[in-house]
Amino acid sequence: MRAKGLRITRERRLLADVLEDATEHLDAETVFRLARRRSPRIHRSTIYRTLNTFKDLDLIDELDLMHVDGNRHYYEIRPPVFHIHLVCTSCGEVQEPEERSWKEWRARIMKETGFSLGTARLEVGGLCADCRRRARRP
Amino acid sequence: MRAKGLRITRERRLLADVLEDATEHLDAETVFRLARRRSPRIHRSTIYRTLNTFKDLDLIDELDLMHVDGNRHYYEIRPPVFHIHLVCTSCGEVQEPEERSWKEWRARIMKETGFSLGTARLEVGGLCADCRRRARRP
DNA sequence: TTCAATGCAAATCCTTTGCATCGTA
DNA sequence: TACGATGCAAAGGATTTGCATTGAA
Repeated sequence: MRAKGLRITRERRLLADVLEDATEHLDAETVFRLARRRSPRIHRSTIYRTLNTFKDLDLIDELDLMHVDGNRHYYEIRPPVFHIHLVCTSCGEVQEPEERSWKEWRARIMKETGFSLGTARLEVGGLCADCRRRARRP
Repeated sequence: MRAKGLRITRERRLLADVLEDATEHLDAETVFRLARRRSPRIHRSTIYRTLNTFKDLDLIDELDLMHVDGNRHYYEIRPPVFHIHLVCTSCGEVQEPEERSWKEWRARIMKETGFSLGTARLEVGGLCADCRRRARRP
């Protein structure tokens, strides 16, 4: 961060903390609400600017989770390994199963297409076990 | 469509044609421009309403292609098989390599998580072969 | 004839931007 | 001290909505 002439401010530290502490995926508005609890003067535009900065630095990933909740974007600290977002289109639950075969898959796709692969985002819509049960007996 | 009490209108037919004829992924504004050529009085809100209707009926898929072009959404006629969108984050090219192992993958994930899987969207950002060459020799 | 769909305009939601001020390096 | 970041207000773009009218069944 310092390498690029960017400054480490109170707000950036704060937002990094909010994202670190999150136990689920947060949209910009939620990040704002959580940040405001710790520092009431923080402004929405700072949230958007900072999220964009973090994204440009590849520190976070931007998701949309199958648009289950409209067009909101969700953010998470860039995970060390590729992973999958399994979104229940009924209740909105998100699971993240492990993807064991990602490495081989990646190699094959690179060979087939000539692309060098960076960020990947796999979002799958479906019904979680609970919602399937509920659907059977309404 | 008729089964759900929905009507088959001139506009819906028109938009289905536009989507059928598309050779690349279209965003709402592009669908609007193409539709207006064939029927100048069609309104933007009809585009949005109809795209949502088609989406609800699982006739089309909504994509965002790694947000390469901001927050636009792209639409495509729901393809019969799972497929991958490989997006060049430099020039915006989109490739759609075949995914041979989708069936096994799907079965394993369903077993591991209890989800029943519906729509899947795998979007991978990277550099296409051309942009990699350009990056090497600026 | 009926009720869903359209066109239109206005509203809404999310996000970005210009500018004066603040504060990190 | 210098210049990057913030707060604020205002603009911007994409999408949705209320309502009168149109048109498919």
